[in-house]
Amino acid sequence: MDNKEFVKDLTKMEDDFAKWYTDIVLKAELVDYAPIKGFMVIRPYGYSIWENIQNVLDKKFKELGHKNAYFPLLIPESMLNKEKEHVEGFAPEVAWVTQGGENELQERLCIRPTSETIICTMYSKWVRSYRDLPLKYNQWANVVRWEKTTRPFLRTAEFLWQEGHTIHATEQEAIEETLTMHKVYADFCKDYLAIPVIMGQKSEKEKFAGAQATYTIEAMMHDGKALQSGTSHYFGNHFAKAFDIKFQNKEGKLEYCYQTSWGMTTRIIGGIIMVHGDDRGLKLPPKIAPIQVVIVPIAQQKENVLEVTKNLQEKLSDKYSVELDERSEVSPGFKFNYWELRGVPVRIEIGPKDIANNQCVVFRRDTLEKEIVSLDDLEEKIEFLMEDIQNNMYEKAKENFEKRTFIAHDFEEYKKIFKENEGFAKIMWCGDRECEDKIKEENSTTIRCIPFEEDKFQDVCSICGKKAKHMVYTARQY
RNA sequence: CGGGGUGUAGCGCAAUUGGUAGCGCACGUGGUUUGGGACCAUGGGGUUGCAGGUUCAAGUCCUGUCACUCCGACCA
Repeated sequence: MDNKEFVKDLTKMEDDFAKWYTDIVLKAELVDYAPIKGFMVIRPYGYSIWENIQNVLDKKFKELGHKNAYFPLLIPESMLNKEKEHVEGFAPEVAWVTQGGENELQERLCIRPTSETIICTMYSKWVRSYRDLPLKYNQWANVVRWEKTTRPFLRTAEFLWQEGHTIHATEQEAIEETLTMHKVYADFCKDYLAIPVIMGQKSEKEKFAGAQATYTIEAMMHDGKALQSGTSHYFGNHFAKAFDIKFQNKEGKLEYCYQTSWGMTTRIIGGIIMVHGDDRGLKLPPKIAPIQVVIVPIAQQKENVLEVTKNLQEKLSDKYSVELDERSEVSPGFKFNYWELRGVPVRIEIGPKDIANNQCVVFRRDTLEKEIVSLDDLEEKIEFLMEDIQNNMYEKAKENFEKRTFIAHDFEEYKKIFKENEGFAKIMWCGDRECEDKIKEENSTTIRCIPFEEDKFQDVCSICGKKAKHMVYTARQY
C-alpha cells in the first residue's frame, strides 16, 4: 500500500487543531486531567520526555558553571511585595495559603509563581564581597499560576520548569549571561527537539514583570500560532536594590549586584507535539524520545520469534532505548498504531519469514516508510535513521515555518494576512505602544519579538506609517 | 468576569406523546488467531450531576443548585 495515502494534508487539521492536540496528549497517555480544575497529571510516558529534556539541559547548565539548589514552595506576601512591577505582574494569578493547620496565618503565603523574590532574599545573605560573585544557581521545581483557561502542557495552573537565577558584579557580565542562556535554549530546540525558533527580545509591553529586558525564543506550531518556548531575563539591579543584594568591590565600595533569570518549562512538550505531530499522533525527535526503537514480533507464538526479538533488543540496547512489545493479547496491527501514536521514531518488525531470510522490516515514523533490512546491516541502519529522522523533522518544521511567514507592508495588508492565514507576519514597527495595541485589538495578534536578525524591508511602520525602528515578528499565540 | 452549550456505565452516545435504562468501544473468562487497530462464545459493570417538586409512575415535565466545556480578556 502506498504510504502517502496515510499522510493527510496537515492544513486540513487546523480547524480542529485544539481538539486534535488534546486528543493526542490523552490517547498517547502523556497526561490526564487532575481532579482539580486547571491542573494536570503527567503520566509516566509524558514524564519520561520531560526527564530527557531535563538531562540534556542540566548537563548543559553544569558545563556552564551553574549549580542546582532548591528553595521553598511558599513565599511570604511581604517578600513578594518588595519589587513593585514584579508583584503587580503576578498578582492576578497567584494562589495563596492562608491557614496552617487549624490556625489562620498572621501573614498569608503565596505559592511561588516564580522564585525571584525568595532567591534574592537568600542571595542577599550570601553575598558580601566581589569574591562571592557570580552566584549561578538553578532549580528544578514546580510553580503555580492561577490560569483561567488551561490546556495540558501549554497552560496549566501548575507546571514544572527549571529556573536559573544568577547575580553578577557587573552589568556586562549579567547581560552576557542572559544572552548565553538564551542561546542555550535556542540551540537546544534546534539540535534536540528539531524545532526552529526565532531569537529576539520582547517589547516593553510583553517583557517579564520587573525585568529590564526579556529575551525569548519563539516557535511556530503546525497551525501557525506562536509558542513562547523559553525566556531569559536581564534584571539590571532592580531586584538587588529591592532585596538589598550588595557586595564590596575591589576598591572597598558597596555596589548592587546585576541579575538574570531564565526558564524553560514543560510547555515545551506541548511544543514538540504541536510542531511535529500528525494525524497518527505523536512524532518524537530521536534525541528526546523515551523509546527510540520498538520491536514488534509477528506471529510471536511461533517457534523462535520471541527468542530472536529478545536477542535483538539486547543487542540494540547498548546504544538505544529499545522496547520489545511482546504482548500476546493484541495483534501486530494494533501495536503498530499504538507505538506510532506514541511517537516512537523507529519500529522493527520481525516474523518467521524474516527470520528465515535473516532480515527484518524497518519502519520510520517521520516519513511512514517501510524497508526490508538485512539483520547484518541493522545496527548501521538504525544509526543512520536516528540522525536522518532528527534532521528530516527539523527540515519539515522549518519548511512550515517559512511557508507561514508573511510580510505586511501596511495595516490593510496585515489584516488581510491574519484574516486568511495563521502564521508569523513580519512588520516594520515604529516602536509605539499604540501600534502594538492596535494590532492586538483588531487581529488578536501580538508582537512576539524584536529579532536579533532584522530584515528591514521598508523605512516606515507597517501600522501607522511613521518612521520605523525595528522589524518585528507578530503572530497569534498559545 | 461577559456570551453559548452539555451533564445517562471507564469513554463515546441512545432512550418515541412521562411507563421501570440500552448500544458501540473498553474490561473479565474460555478458545481460535497474529505481516496494519483479529474473531467466536460468554460475563461483569448504573441511586441517569445534586436537591426539591408535580404524578399511580420522572432520564424525560417544573424549580433551585453544582460541575464541566467552548468563544472573548490575562499568561511560560
